[in-house]
Amino acid sequence: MLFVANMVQRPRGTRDFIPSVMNRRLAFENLLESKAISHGFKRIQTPIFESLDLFTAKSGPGVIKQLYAFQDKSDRALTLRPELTAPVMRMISEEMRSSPKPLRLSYFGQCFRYEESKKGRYREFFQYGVELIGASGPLAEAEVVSLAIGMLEECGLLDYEVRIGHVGILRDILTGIGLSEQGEPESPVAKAMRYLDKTDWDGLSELFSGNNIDTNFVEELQKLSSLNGGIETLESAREILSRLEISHESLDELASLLLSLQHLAPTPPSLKVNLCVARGLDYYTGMVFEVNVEELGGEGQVLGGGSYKLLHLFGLEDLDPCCGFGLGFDRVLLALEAQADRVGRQEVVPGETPSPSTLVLPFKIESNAVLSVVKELRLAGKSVELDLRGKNIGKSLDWASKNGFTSVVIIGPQDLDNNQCSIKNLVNGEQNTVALNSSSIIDFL
RNA sequence: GCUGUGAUGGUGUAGCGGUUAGCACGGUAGGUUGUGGUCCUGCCAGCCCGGGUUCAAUUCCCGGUCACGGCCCCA
Repeated sequence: MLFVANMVQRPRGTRDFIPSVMNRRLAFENLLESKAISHGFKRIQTPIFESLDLFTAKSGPGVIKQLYAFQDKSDRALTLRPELTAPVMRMISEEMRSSPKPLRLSYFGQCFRYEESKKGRYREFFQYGVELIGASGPLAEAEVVSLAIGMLEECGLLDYEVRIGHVGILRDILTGIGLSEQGEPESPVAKAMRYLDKTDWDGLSELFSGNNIDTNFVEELQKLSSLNGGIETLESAREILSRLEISHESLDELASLLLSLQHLAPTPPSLKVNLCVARGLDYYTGMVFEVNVEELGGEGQVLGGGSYKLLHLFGLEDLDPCCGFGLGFDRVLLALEAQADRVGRQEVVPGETPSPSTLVLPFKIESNAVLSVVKELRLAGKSVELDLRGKNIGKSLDWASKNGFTSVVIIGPQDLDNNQCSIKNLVNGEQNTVALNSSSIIDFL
């Protein structure tokens, strides 16, 4: 042996998917894809690697330490993609400038981040996402959020919580009380949002006094942060904004979105308005939302998105803001598996059970005598495997059963003489003798 | 980035400073010349990697790798 076992292992944070696992993943992808199509989203694909500049432009030079970046043989600075929104924006600016707007785009693929791998966090992970480009406002946002909820409902996810906020509201408040949006590497407003996202009141208080802002405002923000409920919480928020003499415009937008959502989306197990959801990213400009699942502990966020401005980076500021979300494919699957286990559900992903399949078993005959039947069954769309082991019937049935076949077509010497075959249904054990031709066989599969 | 726990055939496990490293599942070949989800038999296949202590290490110690947790972070 040239390679000793275990000498070469798969890299840390990556996974192999054997057929049984891949079957489930494919079922899940197909489910998401058909849901996206039902909302008018069209699938696209971008390269696995991109110019390093694409991501530093979006997220600053700090991201490089989390990237699988490399030089190619012509010294181009490239990187495996760490996310899919920026590549989609890039693609729009290169390929779809003159396409009629709005665009509804969906994508699925692996992304790469160099960070500690653990359950629910991999160095190679898969994301399904959508972007709605060239339309903005509450109705467009409702379209996007309703698709997200529709997907989670369709795959049977339980006990998830949707949290919706609006960074415009926070931003209005923070600038309204005198914090600056200018400053490198992080503006006081951005810092404050981070503190709010983490509910770090001491940090926020310190930041305020450092910027000569009345720390009494912290109290009002605490009130805002503690609002945590359905659409009715907006009334309390409205009062706080009035006291602070802040515009209600963003709040009205959010209210409008929530109203549309009630009509457009299935009702999720829990939907909470939380005005301090900041998503930690400074390109979000409007509505932001995220979905969490208890089962996954620290890595419980399974979906996140919102309205953002990125196309100005490509000279397409007239298309900003856009709205989209990314769904953590691996995390949702982990949650579904944990929940299926908990509630004793057989199917983890709806529709994952393989379609019927047939083993054709020539027994002590010249196989050539049945090959044309195999061909015709396949042409008719049946999933047919030809036995290649040549064992006795008992062993073959055992093997077929272990490999998930739903039926076996047995053709022995006597069958050939009588131009017939035996079709055994492995699920219920029934057996029938039928004429040895594809149309007769199909009736029994 | 910090920190804790762990690693025995493909899977799940037992065990020990000196063992032919045990068991179950699995895979494979038979036991039956046409009927499985029973049984029996044979075979396949393992102590994560590197160093140290020791007469002797799979076992004890150190480092690495990988996995699983808890913080930090998460474009």
